[in-house]
Amino acid sequence: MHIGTARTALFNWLYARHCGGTFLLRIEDTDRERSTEAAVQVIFDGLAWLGLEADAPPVFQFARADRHREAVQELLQAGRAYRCYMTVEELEVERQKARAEGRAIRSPWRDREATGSNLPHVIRFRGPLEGETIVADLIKGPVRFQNKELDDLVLLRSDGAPTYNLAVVVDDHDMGVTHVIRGDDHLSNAARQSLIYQAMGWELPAFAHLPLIHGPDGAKLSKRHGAQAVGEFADMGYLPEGMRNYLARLGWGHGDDEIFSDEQAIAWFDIADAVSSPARLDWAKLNFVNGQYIRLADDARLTILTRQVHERRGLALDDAATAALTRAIALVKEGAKTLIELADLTLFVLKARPLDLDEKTQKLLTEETRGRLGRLRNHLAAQADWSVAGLEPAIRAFAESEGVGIGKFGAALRGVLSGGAAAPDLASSLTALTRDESLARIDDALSQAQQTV
RNA sequence: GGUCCCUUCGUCUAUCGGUUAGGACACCAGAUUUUCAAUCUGGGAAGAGGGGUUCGACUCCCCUAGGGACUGCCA
Repeated sequence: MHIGTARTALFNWLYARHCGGTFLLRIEDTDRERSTEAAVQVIFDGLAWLGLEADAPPVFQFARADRHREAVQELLQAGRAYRCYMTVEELEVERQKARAEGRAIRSPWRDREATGSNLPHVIRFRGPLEGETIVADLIKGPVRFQNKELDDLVLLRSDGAPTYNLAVVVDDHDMGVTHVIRGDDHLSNAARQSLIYQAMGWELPAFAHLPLIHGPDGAKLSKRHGAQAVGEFADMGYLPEGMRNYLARLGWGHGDDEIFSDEQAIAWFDIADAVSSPARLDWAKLNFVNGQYIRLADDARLTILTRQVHERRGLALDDAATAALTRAIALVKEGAKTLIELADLTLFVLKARPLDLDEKTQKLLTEETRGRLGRLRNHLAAQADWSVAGLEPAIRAFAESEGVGIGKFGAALRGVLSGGAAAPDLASSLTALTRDESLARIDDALSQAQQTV
């Protein structure tokens, strides 16, 4: 599920909620080869992850093929459709000619009486050759198309299967769709589809065509830009609510508001305010927005999500480790942009004792520093207030009593506590680890360093 | 090639004929800090170009340039 598709779904969802309407999901699976069960599942998963559940069970387009064929019969009888016996080879020749002459392709069968032949044929829509069709787009305003530029689209394939362009019109009508909010790439289809609505004598829905999302370089978003599928963003540690907020701001704005709740977005959103130019995906801003939501998220939920990241990396956590993880999350989540960063920043509490000392820390553990760490250890053992607020002044006072800056031995202590992994400030690291664990890690390191010497 | 869409700081956007063109991310500087991040303060940064319309255009119209979509018996 492309992130652009997700944004389109979000705008549909917001607008439906805003209007008190219904957000419908239809799986357009008329192309049987592409619509595998797995592909459809990806859509369901993507929407579920984003929290954009439809208000009614999904409609599968292919299952409605009989109804689509019924509509085609109506068009045939009304003279608004015809059988076209062009072979693919003939079509290709016509396509080349039409392109060279700068016109739409035309079938010679358009003006012939149906032969009743059993030869393979498709059924095409008989569109008007004169006049114009105006798509009253809610975002772009009126867009005019000359009818002669619009080719007669295929309604039924030679195997009798309905095409997308026919099926959407019939389904949208039958489902009572009032607003069609979709990607820019469908704008010209809107004109052709409008003609089918008219031929069927049906009322047109309102159309809104959203520009596509581009990569940071302005080109169409693709794999090489880092990610393009919703699942990839989930794997990269983004929160669904962060994604919703960021995506909402991509192609839509409400004054100076940047971080807002779903309720606010729903109250403010109007599809007419959607921006008509394409937007580029900006990783830095996505990270910032997601970071805001990590900060807002509650620790219990972050623990579950972060544990999943650790487990995906092959690190199983028991109850004690999970408790340590929660403590660490509370202390580091302010600085984390993604769940991946949160996992990295909390890894140090999950390390098994005794920790391997990294080279940098080993070098820092000079005889002088070892002595100092030993004395600090005793201070810590006697420290009454084992909180960040209590430990900070305690460490400071210790450094002062030793006549050194914290930096002098702080780096060594950090290394000893974290085993060289990323870790927050000293006081936070200490509280995340608990007193026993902290003291044990210092003891381990001191004896290890002794042996190395 | 044809048809259509788009064009405000590097990026996302506000403005809907009269503003010192606002905000956010990013960036730079300073403060803070045991490192990084975070946080706080300050700063630089924009109406693609050219014509009109108007007392007055970022806002309306035209042209040019650039970007994009469509041009399928795909959706």
